Amino acid sequence: MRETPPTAADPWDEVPGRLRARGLRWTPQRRTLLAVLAATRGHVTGAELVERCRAMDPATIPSTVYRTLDVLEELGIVRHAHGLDGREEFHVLPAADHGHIWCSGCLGTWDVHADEAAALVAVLAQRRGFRVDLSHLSVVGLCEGCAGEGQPGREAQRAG
Amino acid sequence: MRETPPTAADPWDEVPGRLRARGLRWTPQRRTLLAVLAATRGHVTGAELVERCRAMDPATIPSTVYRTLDVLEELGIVRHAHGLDGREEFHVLPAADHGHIWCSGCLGTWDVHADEAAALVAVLAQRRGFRVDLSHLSVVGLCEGCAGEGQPGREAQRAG
DNA sequence: ATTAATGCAAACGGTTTGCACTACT
DNA sequence: AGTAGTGCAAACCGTTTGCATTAAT
Repeated sequence: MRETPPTAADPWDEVPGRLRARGLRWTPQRRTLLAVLAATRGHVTGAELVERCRAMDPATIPSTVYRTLDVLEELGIVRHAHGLDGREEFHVLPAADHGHIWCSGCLGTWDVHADEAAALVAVLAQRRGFRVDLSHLSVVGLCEGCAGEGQPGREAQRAG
Repeated sequence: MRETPPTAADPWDEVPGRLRARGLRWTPQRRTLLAVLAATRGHVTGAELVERCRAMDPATIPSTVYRTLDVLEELGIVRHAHGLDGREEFHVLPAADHGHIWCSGCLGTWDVHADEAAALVAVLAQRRGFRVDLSHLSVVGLCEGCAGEGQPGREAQRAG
């Protein structure tokens, strides 16, 4: 997952050009968000991104961040899914296509890799002609550690 | 498997007793919600349940509905997951254990049956000791009809 | 000069909470 | 009588929107 990017050495370097190619603009605020995204591994909530942007630039305004996320999603640079609590979870596209596992006991999360989901994807494609968006896949359950202990109820998901 | 049902013919008939057994109470408001749930197939959002209760009893108060849903979830009578837009999706337990497929193009939803997810469940169990909660599974992608047409972006999920 | 993007503030929508009151047991 | 549950209203939190202003092109 590290070699031979299509055009630029760092995919992030393309972004300003891609924006301008659409008549959109490259602003300091977008620069901040892109810097945050570039430093992000895995998934982040919208609110988290706002917070991290604010750390870089205290003048960050939420609406600007969300509006830019919309644009970036149209450009195919980020995608969003939903976490256990229903909040928006963004993740950066360049990463391999994968979904997420959520433990409703400890709230931990891990990636579901394409090969693990392959059978499900294949079955749904054959039986229903359904094309799974792996990046949006959320599998909830109990991790090995939590599976042993008591039944987690709704409250477990609210803790934290 | 036909004779002597554990306690009641209709599982809903047990509810008042199960509540009282815990020192909880059977109220008209809970009666309304249970009636709505009993008439519900598939999944419903919390807001939808509030609305349907209000149809039966215009005096319905949202907080009462949500509080009762919490109780019912503790009793194992409903479970919740999250839909495409992140809202709470409740569904009634007695139904077979299944997840949901969401088409991000047309916003349609279908069930993912246990056998379709079996391979995924097995892989995650073997490789990670993870116990999948099928009722919480959300698979997003494009249905057969939508897969042919143009790329759906974030906006497709906002439409409607 | 255009017009996309920003800042701000207010709205939104679903959900939650505090508290005094009601009513189930 | 005792206490779970209700109604109400206000708070909450993440996200969205309208609009006048700013700034990238």
